[in-house]
Amino acid sequence: MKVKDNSVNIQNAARKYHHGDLRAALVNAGLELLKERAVDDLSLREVARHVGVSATAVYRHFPDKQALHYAMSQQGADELGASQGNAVADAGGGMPGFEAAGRAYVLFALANPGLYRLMMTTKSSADHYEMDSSAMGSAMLLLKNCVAEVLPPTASALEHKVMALHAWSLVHGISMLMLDGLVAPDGEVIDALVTMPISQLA
Amino acid sequence: MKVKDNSVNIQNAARKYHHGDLRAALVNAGLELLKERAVDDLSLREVARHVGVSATAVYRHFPDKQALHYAMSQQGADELGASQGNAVADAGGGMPGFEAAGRAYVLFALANPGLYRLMMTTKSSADHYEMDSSAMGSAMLLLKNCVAEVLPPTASALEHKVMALHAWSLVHGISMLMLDGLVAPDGEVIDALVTMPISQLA
DNA sequence: ACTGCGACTCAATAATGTTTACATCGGTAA
DNA sequence: TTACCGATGTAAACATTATTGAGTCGCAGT
Repeated sequence: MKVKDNSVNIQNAARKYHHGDLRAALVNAGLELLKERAVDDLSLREVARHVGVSATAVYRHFPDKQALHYAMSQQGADELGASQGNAVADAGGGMPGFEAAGRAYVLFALANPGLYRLMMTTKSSADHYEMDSSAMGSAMLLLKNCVAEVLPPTASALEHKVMALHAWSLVHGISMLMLDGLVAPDGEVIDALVTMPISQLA
Repeated sequence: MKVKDNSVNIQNAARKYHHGDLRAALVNAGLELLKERAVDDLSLREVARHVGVSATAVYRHFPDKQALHYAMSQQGADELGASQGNAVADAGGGMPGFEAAGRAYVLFALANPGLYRLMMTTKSSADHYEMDSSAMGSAMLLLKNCVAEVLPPTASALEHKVMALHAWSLVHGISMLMLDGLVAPDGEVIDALVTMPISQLA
C-alpha cells in the first residue's frame, strides 16, 4: 500500500535496503502460516523467524501485531475480491454473476479458514458504519455493483442497502457455520442457499 | 446467575471445598470480564485474580484455557437460547415467533459482543457436522422448532434444513457486520432483514 | 571520505499459559 | 478422636510472547 514507486534507476523494485521489502515478505509469511495455523497460534516472532529476520524488525514496518494482522486482512480481502471478480466475469454478470459471487465468497472462506476468520475478526481501526472503507473494501464494491445490476432502476437506496446486507449476511453465515463444523461443507447446500433466496428477492 | 440452590442440609450445594464451586465462579468471572474486554485481551490469570484465586487453581477444573472458553461459550449459548425462547413465547409462536427469535438473536449479539464472538469462534471439540450438539445446542433446537412451525407439513427434510440454515446465516451475518462496525446497528434495518426474506420463503 | 538516516539486531521487561512439587482442607475409617 | 487420603488450592519455575530502548550496519547524498 506504499504510494511512492516512480523509481527508474538500478535495483529499484520498491524500497529494498537490507532485506528487500520486508513489509510484503512479512505479510506473505503471515498468510502462509495462516494456511496451517489458527490466528491465535500465530506469533509475531514466528512470522519474523519464518522470514529470517529478528522479531523486532517487524516494528520498523508495523506499529504492533494488530497492524500486521490488519495488513494481512487487507491482502486477504483483495484476494477475495479478485476471486469474486473472476467468478462474476465468468458468469457474465447479472443474476448469474451475483450468484457466482456468492459461491466464490463461500468457497474462499472454506479454502482459507484462518485468513477468513482473521478478516472478519480484525476490527477496522475506527468506527466506520459505512459498508465501504474497511478491509473488505473491494469486495464491498463488487457486491454493490452486483446489487445494482440485479435490482430494477426504480429501487430505492434502502432497497439496495437491504439487499446487499442480506446477501453478505447469508454468505458469511454459511461460511462460518461450515468452518465451525456445524454444517457439512456440501456444495449443493451452498448452491441452494446462494441461489434460492436471492432470486426471490429480485 | 447462580443456578443450583435447592440446598436443604448444611453447606452442600454442590462441591464446595475451599472456595465453593470455583468452576462456576470462574465461568461467571470470565463472562463478566468479557462484557468489557475482547476475548484476546482476557487472560487466564486475570480471571483467576478476579475470583481471588491462584492462577494454577484453574487447572483443577479445566484442562486448559480453551476449556474455560468453551464453558463460557456454552453458558452464553444457554442465555441466548433462553432469550430467544422468551421472545418466541411473547410473540405467540408461528411466523411472528420466528421473526422474534431472529430479532432476539441479533440483539443478544449486539448486547454481548465479546461473548458472541467467543461463541462463534470457539471450535466444538470434535468434528460434528450436525447442527445439534455443539455449544449452540439449545438455540439450535429452538430454531428447528420455529422452522417446523412455519413450514407446511409436506416440506421435505432438506427444505427444513435449508430454511434453518438460511435463517441462522442471516442473523449471524447482520450481527457480525454490525459488531464489526461495518453497518450501523439500526433497529429498522434489523427488522427489515429479519422479516422480509423469511416471509417470502414460507 | 564523511555524515545522516533508515533498516535491522541484541538485550531486557513484563506478562502469559502451563507444569511440577508442595500445602491444606474435609470427610472416612480405624 | 485420630490418622489418613483424595480433592482442592498455592508457590515457584519454565518457555514463550509482545513490546521497548540502546545500539549497529550499510546505503544515499554531500
